[in-house]
Amino acid sequence: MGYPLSIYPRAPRDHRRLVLDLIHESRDGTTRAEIARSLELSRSAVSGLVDDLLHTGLVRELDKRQTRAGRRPIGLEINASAGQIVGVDVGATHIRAILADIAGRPLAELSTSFDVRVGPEKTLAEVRRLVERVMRDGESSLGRVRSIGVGVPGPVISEQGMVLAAPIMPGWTEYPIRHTLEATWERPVVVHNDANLGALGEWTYGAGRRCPNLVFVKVGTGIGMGMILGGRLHEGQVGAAGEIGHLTLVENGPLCSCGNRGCLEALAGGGAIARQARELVRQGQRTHLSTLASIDRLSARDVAEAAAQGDHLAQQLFAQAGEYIGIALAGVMNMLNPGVVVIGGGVAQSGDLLLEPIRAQIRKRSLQAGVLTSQVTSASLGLRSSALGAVAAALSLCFDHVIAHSAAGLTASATEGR
Amino acid sequence: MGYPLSIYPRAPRDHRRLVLDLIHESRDGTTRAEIARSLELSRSAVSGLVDDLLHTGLVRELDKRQTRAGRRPIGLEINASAGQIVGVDVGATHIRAILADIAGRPLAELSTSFDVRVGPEKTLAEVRRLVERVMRDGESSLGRVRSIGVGVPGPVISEQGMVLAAPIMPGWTEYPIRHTLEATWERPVVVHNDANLGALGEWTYGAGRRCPNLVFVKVGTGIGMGMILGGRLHEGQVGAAGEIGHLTLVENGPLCSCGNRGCLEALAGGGAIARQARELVRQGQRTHLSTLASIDRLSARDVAEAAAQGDHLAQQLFAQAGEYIGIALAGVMNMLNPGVVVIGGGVAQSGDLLLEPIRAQIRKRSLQAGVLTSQVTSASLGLRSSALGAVAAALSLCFDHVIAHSAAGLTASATEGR
DNA sequence: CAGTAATTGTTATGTAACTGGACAAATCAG
DNA sequence: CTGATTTGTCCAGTTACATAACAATTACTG
Repeated sequence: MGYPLSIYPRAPRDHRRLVLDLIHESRDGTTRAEIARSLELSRSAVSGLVDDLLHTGLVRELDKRQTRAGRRPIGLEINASAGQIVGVDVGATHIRAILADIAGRPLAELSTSFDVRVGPEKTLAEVRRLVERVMRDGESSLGRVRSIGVGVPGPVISEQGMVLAAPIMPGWTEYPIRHTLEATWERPVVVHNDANLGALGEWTYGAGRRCPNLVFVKVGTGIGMGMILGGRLHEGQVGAAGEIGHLTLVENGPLCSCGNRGCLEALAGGGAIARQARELVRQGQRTHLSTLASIDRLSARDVAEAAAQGDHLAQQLFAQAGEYIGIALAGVMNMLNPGVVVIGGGVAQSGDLLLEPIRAQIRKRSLQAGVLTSQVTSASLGLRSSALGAVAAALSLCFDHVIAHSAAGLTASATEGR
Repeated sequence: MGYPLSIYPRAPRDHRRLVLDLIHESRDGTTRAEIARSLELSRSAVSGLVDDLLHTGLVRELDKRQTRAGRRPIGLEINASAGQIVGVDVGATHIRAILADIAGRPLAELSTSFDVRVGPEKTLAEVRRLVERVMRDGESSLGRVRSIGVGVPGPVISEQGMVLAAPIMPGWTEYPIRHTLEATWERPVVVHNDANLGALGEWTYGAGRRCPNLVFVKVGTGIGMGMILGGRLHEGQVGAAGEIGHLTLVENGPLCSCGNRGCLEALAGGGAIARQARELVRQGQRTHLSTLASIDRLSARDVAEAAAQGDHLAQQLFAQAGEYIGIALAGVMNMLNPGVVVIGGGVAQSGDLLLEPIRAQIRKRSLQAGVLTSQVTSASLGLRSSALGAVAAALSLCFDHVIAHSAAGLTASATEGR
């Protein structure tokens, strides 16, 4: 339990873990002296900590490194060959898996269409298949993978690794996701909400990196939100935070999958855009979309492509969706005053088409003070925000394990074998 | 900067401060063994820490304490005579000051009507006068007061102790509030947003005590919100979080002081209720309010009194305000999934009249998962939430100082004198 | 009522994790 | 080549803990 006014002048911490984080953060390596400065520790202390990390095999020394003056420092970096990580993003209509080395660099990536409503058993079987395949593609194997992160499109109690009660995930309630996967893979597994992982992914590798107050909005089939507040992921009391998709924006608006009417998701989600497009085509509106083979299977992606090719009606659909999202986000800005708002997910791939109306509504409806210090950008990781967030979460879990076990005298012998 | 996935199995901490907090938390005293259990430290370690605290004079031993079996433990409590604290709540239309002993128990209280729009100099002069008076009322003096907390009705960068840019506080922008007050009182001062302090007050002493995800809504002349998320006060990137009063709820609704139309504050704030009542009276609606002397000065308090006496029109005004607040809070529930929502401020003193419509709208518009695990209550500290939050903040500051200086070998000699 | 188990607080003793100072190694600027 | 600068290491001392043993005190049990 934290204390609401954290004025601890210099909080004491688990230094080994922090040193590992710093080495991981610095893409092109760091040095003992640099670490000592940023953690405000003595160089001698850092030397000892780094020695321990070198013994785990997770960290290695670089040959050389240029500098200004003085003795040539010894570079430090994560030993990429010390193991691998898998991140999985289970969306409502797709699954994506990324294999990365333990330094966080992607090695292979796969995605497939899928419907999460078939229930947990079939979905997790598909997840296992995809993870097998992505490991093969990356010329790896389970033996070299140290931990696995999984994102699912519903409220997750990450501590327990299960879904509480998701509207779009019937049958998942209290299914022990993490437990099941840990049993099959015999590796530490971390399960999170997909939007939360998107926030973590963009915070770690993407737009607004390391910004202590970051909001990530995943605009896909549905609309979800993940938040990093005060430098920490905010999951809410029971993991149900970020359910922005079911804000009521229009009284007696279109019916939503949650049973209510006029929800943001029913107005601006990918499903809503596709539905609106189908209706307009059926009404005989002039649009390129009419030329598509099967109007019944028209998807948000089709609308996006038409919009990119200049179709006016398709563009209007996106603009309207952006307006609704902007109205909701104006509220978010006023309430949370984030430093960065990142728009991701499938629908957001259309870029400014969606972003500009969002920005306009925020400017119009939010208080100046908050807006001036915030920026609204699209996800710099594209569709991979959540999957890379899963990598980041799994990486963090792996680091935790290494630190915990290195204290017991064990070195990283588990995954040495090639 | 925190790390978003805090899976540190047991975070290392400043133990002396935590022991002090635990002693402060336990109203009827605690013991060394209890502290050892809750901090997961050895009894011998706690003994040492407690010894240091006893030397500061801030903690004292109690004579006796009954127990189940075993040796009779020695009680520990905050030494209430070691000093005093003042908390000040500057609202838009009032100032309230509370003198408390260092254990957090109120000793004296005062409030006065005031208009914050007269600017910082005059307001701070009034604050100084009120603090003088409340100290006299409590038979105290500045010499015995260790620190002072002040809440102001605008976005505050608490680290700098100044207001960024408040709509209702012209002339306050970047005025060095904390600096000025520290210079006059020669005591540590902490400045926060008033709604944030309300959240802190209810978290510390009131409803939903110690709930790690608490939302406090201050419904007074305006409407503000304070949040404790993940056990810590969320202030946002530049202290502008919680500005819930200017969410747009009704397109082209009534004009708000912020320049937009249809803001929550313009629909459900105390000012809005009074305005609506005046309009209805002028229209000749049947209501007890018409009997009041001056209709031009009719206030929300008058409407509340009429409602309490059964006036139907007045009750309807409150019900409608509650509905609007409930709509906004339904969004808050979905987004933040708090454990407790506390409704405070002047207008909220009407209790269920306002609360029931709020609860109804939340039930109607929020997702089940979040609502079932949350409770919506009125502020158990009444109008004193913010002022007592200021006491809590000042207390925390005082504790920090004592801990920091006790390390340097100084004992608490500064305020020993009676 | 004696005996036993339970509980608290204190006392040594040992260990991990740091600081601070001294120092050698390595580099650059003149 | 010399001096200033920077890095990493080594060593002595300090702090903050744990662990274990112990004395003091209490409730319960037969």
